[in-house]
Amino acid sequence: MSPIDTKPLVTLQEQLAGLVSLKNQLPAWKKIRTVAGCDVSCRKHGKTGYAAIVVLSFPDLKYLARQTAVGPLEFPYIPGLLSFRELPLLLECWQNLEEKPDAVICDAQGFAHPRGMGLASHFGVATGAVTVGCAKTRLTGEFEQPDTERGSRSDLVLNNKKIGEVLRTQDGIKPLFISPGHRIDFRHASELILRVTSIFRLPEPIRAAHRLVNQLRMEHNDR
DNA sequence: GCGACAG
DNA sequence: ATCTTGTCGC
Repeated sequence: MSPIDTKPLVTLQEQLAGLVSLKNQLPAWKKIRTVAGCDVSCRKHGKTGYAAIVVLSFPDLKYLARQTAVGPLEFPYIPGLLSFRELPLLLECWQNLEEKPDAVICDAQGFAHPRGMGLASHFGVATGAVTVGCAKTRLTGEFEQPDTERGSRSDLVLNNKKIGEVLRTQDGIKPLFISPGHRIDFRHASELILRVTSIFRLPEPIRAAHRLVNQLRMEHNDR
């Protein structure tokens, strides 16, 4: 087992972080037509990854298009280096999408990362898309529990700097960790998540992508 | 050295 | 993330 030299990857992340834009470039709400969700799944000890990007209409959230990719996950899961594991398959999905969505929501952190380079940000810089990081649990940063009502939020802070928001998407349920991926600001990132979340904890685009990758994995026959 | 640690 | 059974609460 040759251990992985993470040093150059960390350096690369630090350089890529300089390319991230936190200025909002999301179209006006009335002009947004599509929002996509992406996800990757794999078997417990398998190297095969199943990725998908699902595009939904906005604001009605109806299925419009999808693209999938299946292939080996060459890189292991290392906290802080998730994009090196999942990005390749997601980029394959992205390039095969005929019509690029107005925004992409990733099932991971964006700016809320030790070096401001979570998967959502890396995906954004690599594609030029407007992206948002939407994680179910915290990677880094400190926060106070937001109020119990849907829409309540609190700041996620790292080294006295805001890196994201802890957002309650339904009354009384565990909040999500939202952060800009690329070309969007904190306020619009959380607002977009709320607008594409119906009656469940997770945004519909993420749910759609999650269902698809799991279906893909179950239909696949190897391990 | 110890604890934390997206998916 | 995945695996995995029952179980607690509304």
